[in-house]
Amino acid sequence: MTRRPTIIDVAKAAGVSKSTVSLVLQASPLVRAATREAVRQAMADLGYVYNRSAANLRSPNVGLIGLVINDLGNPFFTDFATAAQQAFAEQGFATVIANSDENPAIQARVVASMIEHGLSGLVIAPTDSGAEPTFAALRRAGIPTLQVLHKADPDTETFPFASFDYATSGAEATRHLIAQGAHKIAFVGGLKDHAITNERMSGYAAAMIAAGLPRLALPGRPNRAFGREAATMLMMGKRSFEAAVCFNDLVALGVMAGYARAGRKPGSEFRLVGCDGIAECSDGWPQLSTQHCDVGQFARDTAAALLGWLQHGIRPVPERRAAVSLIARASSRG
Amino acid sequence: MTRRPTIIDVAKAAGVSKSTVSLVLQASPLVRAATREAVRQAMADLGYVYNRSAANLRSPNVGLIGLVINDLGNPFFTDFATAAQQAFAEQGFATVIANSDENPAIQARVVASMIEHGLSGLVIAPTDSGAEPTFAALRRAGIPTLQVLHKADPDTETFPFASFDYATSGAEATRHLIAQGAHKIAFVGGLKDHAITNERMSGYAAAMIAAGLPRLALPGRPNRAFGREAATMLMMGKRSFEAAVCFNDLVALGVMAGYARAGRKPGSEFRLVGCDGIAECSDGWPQLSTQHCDVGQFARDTAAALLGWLQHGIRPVPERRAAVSLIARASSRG
DNA sequence: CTGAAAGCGCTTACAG
DNA sequence: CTGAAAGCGCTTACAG
Repeated sequence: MTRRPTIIDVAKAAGVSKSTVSLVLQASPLVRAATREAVRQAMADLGYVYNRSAANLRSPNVGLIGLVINDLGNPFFTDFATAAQQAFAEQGFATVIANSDENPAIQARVVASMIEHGLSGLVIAPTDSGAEPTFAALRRAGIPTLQVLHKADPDTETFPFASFDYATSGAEATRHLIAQGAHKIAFVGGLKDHAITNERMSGYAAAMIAAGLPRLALPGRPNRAFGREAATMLMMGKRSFEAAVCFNDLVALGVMAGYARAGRKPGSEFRLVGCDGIAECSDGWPQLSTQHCDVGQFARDTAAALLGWLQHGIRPVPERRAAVSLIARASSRG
Repeated sequence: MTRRPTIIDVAKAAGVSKSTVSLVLQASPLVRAATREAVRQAMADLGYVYNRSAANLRSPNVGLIGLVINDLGNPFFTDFATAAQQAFAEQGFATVIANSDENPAIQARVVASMIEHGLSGLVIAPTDSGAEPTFAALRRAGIPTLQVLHKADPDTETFPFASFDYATSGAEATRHLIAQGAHKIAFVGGLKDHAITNERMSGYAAAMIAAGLPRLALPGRPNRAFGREAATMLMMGKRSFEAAVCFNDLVALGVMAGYARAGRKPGSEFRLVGCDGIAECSDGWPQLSTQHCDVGQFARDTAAALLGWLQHGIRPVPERRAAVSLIARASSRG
């Protein structure tokens, strides 16, 4: 395999100096149109490929954004990643996505690798625990970083935080179920003692206390499989439940499947509300009520905040909470 | 923000030359243990961050793998990405993931960006059409690239191809439905004239012809929403269908939801087989029969093939087909 | 508008 | 085992 052509080769072919080629590469207005055309032609002829490593060495303005997600198996996060990537692309920034899979060691490794490659900025949905080394590295490297959904580092001046107002929506969902006549209402799913679980559960707890109703939490992994298991427990015994507020839509869909399996259709006899607002809420049957988060808008706002920081030095507000809206569908109205 | 320390700073602090620091960075056995320790300590004290751009400039051995996926919304692809990333990480390679979302322009842009950053190798699940510029750029850059699932470039000597044997499994699924007594069997989902659609449909067609049964295809987007729509059509009219082979599991799950909505439970009266083998096949109810692809193993095999190429110069076989196994569950057995 | 020169932070032979 | 020197492919002032 032959050596890749450099700007010197291009300069020679186009009969200009390499500075001029560099200027063309940066779309500088200083270069005459005819010259630019000649350089472009030479690049095409030679099959020139820009070497960003070399460029970064001189001016570390990479135009590269990192996106670290903790659960790529959840449609909520893939929707977030897709929308954010698109928003960055519109401003000429490339996005690299990595999945930590809730594993702090993987998270530390991918972030370290991203730092070495020289990121312009980073958006991270951190693992619930063990994120300290990752944020220490980010702090050392001075990479503008936004934390979303889970506040792993309390220093939101350095690492601005954005999430949804899950507390309010959880209370609203719970009151909705109570209004439908349910009294025995469980909170299902979410890993025990995880910050996001506590946050999403807090609204449920407040609403139940306000109504003088007993609370019960069934913590578990935030996926369908756990939801199915949980359904068995919800149906068990004499004190069978009438409704559930679920940690997320995946859990709710799993609970729904568990009930279906037992020949019971969620709706009038068992009412269910999820959280996130993934597409499958309305793609399944019965359709799932949910605490709907506009993830597309959230991703665009997050991207805009990071870009404003990078491009204009406008530091994002330390803490932002997007509104969540309750969408009541067949699963909670019978 | 102060200047990031370089190996020269580290060398000064540790009282050695910068060559020695470089050797330590590369874990070279040439450096005495005590010296290495001193250098490590100096790096920790200074908060040194390795600058990979500078390193790449001298030796373009980046240890970075690109992964370009055409539909991050499909669990099949997120499973693939997660498993591949893990396999690469075990060999010390970092993975960056990008989502082309079936958009050739986005695909070209993310691949161009990856090439500029200097990839060691690339795995791409190409868009169905418009991938020519992307492969032309890859060819020019000389990046070892594996195509998976869709053969966008016929030159498999340059771009080895790996996929599943969908033709065989489609025929098997169809014969299974016929054996259950179904005669009016449709093929549902998959974008019309797309290569993957034709491939997955070919087994269905062959089996139906062999059995002397009439064929009917209902092409459409490979997601749940289309499956739901399709269900309406399948139930319509007098010639209502008895079974369907679906393009993938998402479509099948959508069809299932569509039937459920009409108060009809798939199983004995309507039999359904999906394709891919995503987790939701067994997380829902009734459980979905599927043409199961071992995506984890496929991802590991693909990673191993690329790593063998990069590390030992062993060029992968031009074309590889992984076996697909039929898993018959409640959705097709009643 | 264009060119000559210095330098970004590393790695790589080459001496010692 | 360790050090001095050259050079990777760009960008950035600085002249002209």
